[in-house]
Amino acid sequence: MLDIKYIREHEEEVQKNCYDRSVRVEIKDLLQVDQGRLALIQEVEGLRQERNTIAEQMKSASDEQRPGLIEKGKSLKELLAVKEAQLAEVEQRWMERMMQVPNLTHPDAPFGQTDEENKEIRKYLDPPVIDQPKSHVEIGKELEILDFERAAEVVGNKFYYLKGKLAILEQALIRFALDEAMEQGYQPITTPDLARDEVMSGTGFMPRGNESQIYSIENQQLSLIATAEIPLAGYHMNQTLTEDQLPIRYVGFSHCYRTEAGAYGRESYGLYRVHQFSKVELFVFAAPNQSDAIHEEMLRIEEQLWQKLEIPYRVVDICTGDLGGPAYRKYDIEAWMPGKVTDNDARGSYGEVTSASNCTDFQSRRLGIRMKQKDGTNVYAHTLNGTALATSRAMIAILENGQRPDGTIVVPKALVPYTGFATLN
RNA sequence: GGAGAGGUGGCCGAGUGGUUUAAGGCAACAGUCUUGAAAACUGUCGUACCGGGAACGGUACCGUGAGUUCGAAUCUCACCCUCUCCGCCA
Repeated sequence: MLDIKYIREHEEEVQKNCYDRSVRVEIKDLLQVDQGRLALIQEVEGLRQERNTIAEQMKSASDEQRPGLIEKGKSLKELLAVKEAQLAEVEQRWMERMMQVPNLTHPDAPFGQTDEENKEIRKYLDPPVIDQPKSHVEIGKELEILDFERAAEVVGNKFYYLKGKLAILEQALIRFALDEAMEQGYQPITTPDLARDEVMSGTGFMPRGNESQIYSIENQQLSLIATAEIPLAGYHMNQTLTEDQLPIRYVGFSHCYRTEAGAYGRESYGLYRVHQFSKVELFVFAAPNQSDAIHEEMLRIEEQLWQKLEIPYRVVDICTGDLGGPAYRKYDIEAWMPGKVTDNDARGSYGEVTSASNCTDFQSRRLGIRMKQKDGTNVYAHTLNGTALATSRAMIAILENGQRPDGTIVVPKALVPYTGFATLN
């Protein structure tokens, strides 16, 4: 959520930012609601002041004065109830609009409408030449290490069983990513896989409603998390951190659950888009002047991971129109996936495997994550999140890039100490 | 899941309807004293929002939400959480 004062004082800039980010919100309309809200606040507070004055007078009132004061108090109460109801209604409309306004945008973020206009920053390694590459689904079936059919029987579409060496490979990936992040000063933390709906929405996810990507629990205000970002952001909610505590770096592990409603076709093939996966996530609470540097640090850690996995990738600077609501700036890493089908039905293309976002104070304002500065004043802390490693997509890249003509798969050297084997066969 | 107890400021803790602008203490910060430190003394010491150029004034917040009342930290209800005991259980 943005600061309403900032919106009031920079109406044009905020409106333009919404256009740039392909978000249709009328700031003029928001500010109109805001004005009505301010007027009502003043009215309600004035009535409350009167009420308090009368209550104060009652303390020392004589028996003759009391009935008159009580009458006055009663009528005030009725009027106040009406005004408070109006205010509550306006507050709700106000909040709905506030929630639609996206974060401001980093001045260096590339301008564009769709993901086509994301800017490639750099590439690592050339894609390997593989004769008749198989997809991870085909590989998984042949080696009997990945089973979608039985999962469909047990839970449904877009779930999977990992078997044998692939089950071990997943555990190896998790520990590998944790170790790499810990090496960079990140504190390991395993989070709950569920969170309260208010934490979901505070972090910028919609837990309920038609277009929700979140599984919610019936009869409880709880949902399955879509990413560890949610419980990690919540870890310091409603707290005031001190400036010298920051930055606080976490590397979290959790399962992630997504309904993926309406997502079908090529971009959903196999493990690429599933209802449940495991993810090691970087999350940092930072002072405002630290967040840009931390953002770069996160990207560097992510790149190192993929370099050690020896997977070709490219780094993409996400354009304005493709940034989500909370992100001020976002870098994705797209790994080469030899079996991934392209637009013209050929095989081999890049697929998103990580995403690092600087959310500045957009999440912390809703979640009440403050920082006490040296001078004693409070500001909102900045939050950043980045994928260290999502196991499902990492396994796609490893299976497809590691395939050899004889049908076996080479495990990246960096993982062998964790797996205990060098090939999948 | 059942029974009981409880949730008050950074921390401890008083407070069962209006003398509470949330007592008192601890911690923290500033000052006095001191060669320095400690002690002692004095002072400061929550957050958010509204109005105002500012000084300042106002409103809300005692787990959360609703209610009773002229008036609620205090009474009622629901929920959340913590502790003790019981049950179940990896």
